[in-house]
Amino acid sequence: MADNRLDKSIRQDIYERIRDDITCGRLLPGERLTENKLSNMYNVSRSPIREALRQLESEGLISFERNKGIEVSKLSVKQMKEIYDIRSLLEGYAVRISVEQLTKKDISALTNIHKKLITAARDKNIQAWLQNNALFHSYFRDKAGKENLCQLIVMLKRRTYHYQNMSLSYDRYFETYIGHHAAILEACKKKDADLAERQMRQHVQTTKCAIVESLSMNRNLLM
Amino acid sequence: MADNRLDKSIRQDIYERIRDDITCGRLLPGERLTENKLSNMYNVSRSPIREALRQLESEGLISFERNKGIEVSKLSVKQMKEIYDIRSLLEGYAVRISVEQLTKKDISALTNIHKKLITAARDKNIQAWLQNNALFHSYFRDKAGKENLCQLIVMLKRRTYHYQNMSLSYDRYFETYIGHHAAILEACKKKDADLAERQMRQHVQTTKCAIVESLSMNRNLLM
DNA sequence: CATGCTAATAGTGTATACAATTTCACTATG
DNA sequence: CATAGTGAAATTGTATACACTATTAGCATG
Repeated sequence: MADNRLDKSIRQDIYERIRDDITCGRLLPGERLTENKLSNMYNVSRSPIREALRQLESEGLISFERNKGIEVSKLSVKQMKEIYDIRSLLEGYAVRISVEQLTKKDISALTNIHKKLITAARDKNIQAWLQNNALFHSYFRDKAGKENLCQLIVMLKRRTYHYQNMSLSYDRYFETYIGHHAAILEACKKKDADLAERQMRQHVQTTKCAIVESLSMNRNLLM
Repeated sequence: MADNRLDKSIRQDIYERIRDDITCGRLLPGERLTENKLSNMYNVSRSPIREALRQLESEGLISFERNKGIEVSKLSVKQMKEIYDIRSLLEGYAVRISVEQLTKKDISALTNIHKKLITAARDKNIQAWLQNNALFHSYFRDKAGKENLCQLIVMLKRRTYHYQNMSLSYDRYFETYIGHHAAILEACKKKDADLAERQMRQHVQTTKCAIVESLSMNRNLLM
């Protein structure tokens, strides 16, 4: 018998598609969404669309205004900073917890990802960077074994994901980030949870600054 | 012209009612909800009900299982601890930020709330305690002026609110909590953000332990 | 009695119809 | 020409009908 989870509900499918369209930048901040348009676009009725939209609203990816409509959420610089500050706290905490869980195998897997990031930075291969950077960060999250913490971090990341991608083209901090990652890895090897937490916090803070800086060139995307 | 926000949508109304029914314990963890029952209960069709339920699901207050149904979320002890740990971080951070914003007026308002808490504890007036305790904590949140931080904390609080209330009847830590609050206030007066953050973290951690302890007497509510 | 089949029931998932509201273009009026 | 008003179109909000799935009770069969 086929796995039931494979034929997911239309609602769930639509939810994921719109969510990914937003995080990947196929739907841009401020863009107006109408239920009919989405309904035609995905060839389903408005019922599952509306339910998916409610979910996306709760997660902050879209904004409703009663009887008016829906738009992809825009973030102000203030909100952006706020979200990164919270991520800094939470990701730092996740690393702190994960440190004791990390085996030598984990460290070597992380080191491997780290090397791929160095290559990606050298080649200015943004796709490879994004992919491995996501892997690097999620490794700690997952190892922490805290489901709710994970969900929160992922949710917050989604809200800034597009902005982060946008800014990366202008970003000259690859080397800095690699330095941070190296420092985090080093702290993990030494099983120094305090240090690892501090380094991760610092890392996310730096990311925040870089993004705010580079987005000032693209003000139209910001609120 | 009447304020438009007054005649909110049915969906929003239902959302708030179910949410409050859960946080206030009129709907208990593990309780099964059917759309028809809710539909009859509130005399509206299933459409707004389902949308409200999606919202509640995103916030973790209820759990869906495809083609099966809905139930009010249960928390395991592990999850409970996890949520309190996150709250400890976030509320500590909120206090840290708010410290510089607090005027003398704010301090005196907080002191006033603090006094009411002392009275409530002396009289074993749980209602008064809950109310003023909520005021005390929200004061810092609000003063921090971070919208997203606020929302997160409130969301996390809702998920544990009922358990916290349950446990309070068995709780003998009023005096301890009052001591914590006093310490937090003291740190705020001294404008010592670091200290205030540490105290608040400690306070939430203590709450966590008290709740886990007292709920072990009511295992049936836990997962 | 145990087991497996079947039909009925209840509940969720989706589509559609209708109601209410907003928006916007067009017209009438000063 | 500016502006208020009016009505049609577009869009969201809600109700209802239908489809699909899961559960359960009852019956037949071994």
